[in-house]
Amino acid sequence: MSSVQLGDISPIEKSIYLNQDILFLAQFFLGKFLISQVENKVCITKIVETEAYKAPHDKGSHAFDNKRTKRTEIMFHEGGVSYVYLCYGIHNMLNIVTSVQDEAHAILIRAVEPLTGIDFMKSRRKIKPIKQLANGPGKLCQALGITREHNGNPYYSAKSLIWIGDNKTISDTEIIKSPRVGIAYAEECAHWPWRFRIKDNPFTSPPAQVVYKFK
DNA sequence: GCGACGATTCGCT
DNA sequence: GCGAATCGTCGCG
Repeated sequence: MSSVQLGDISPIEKSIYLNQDILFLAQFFLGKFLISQVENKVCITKIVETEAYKAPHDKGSHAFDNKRTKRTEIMFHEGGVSYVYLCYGIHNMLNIVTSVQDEAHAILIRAVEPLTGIDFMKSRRKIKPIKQLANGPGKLCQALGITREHNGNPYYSAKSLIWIGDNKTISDTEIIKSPRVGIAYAEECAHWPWRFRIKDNPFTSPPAQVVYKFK
């Protein structure tokens, strides 16, 4: 059985989230624990894939050009809270807001590896194969019961419904860097290698490669 | 008020 | 590989 236990995990402290280097943080969070306690169902997972979204200059970011709207407002919050939004009217997407107040940096969690609470995740997803439970941004939210109601959730407290626990850092040589997924509209920004995956981890999301045509 | 669209997923051809 | 699902958000006026 799984050797991971909730009592052995400590939250990553708030100060880490204030780091203004989002490319560092997006890689730092690889391998860390993402814990959901939604509906009193404890699920422990490991983050295996992330993407960085860095306003104001990133055309792929919802907060491009520091656009402040009701939806993006949480991205301007001080780092350490969640940004959850609905995509295509169906799927919730989970982000980690980072950096200092008024600097809208967000890290999209694209895939996690299920460790405990797997039966809860199977039940929410209505599928059996463990590899497909959370290998995509919409899938992991469904598996962990995460919705827009959890927007603004603090990650640095073990009392939160969703929080992030410390674990050993993945070395640079074990990280695959490639262009981000689903943002062809972002023009030159679409090519930036801001998608990060743990090498050889079977729980990362498709597509294996993203190819954007030049305009 | 209205229309267009999306940081995706799934099922079917 | 392709298209539908499905609805909150945003820009326009």
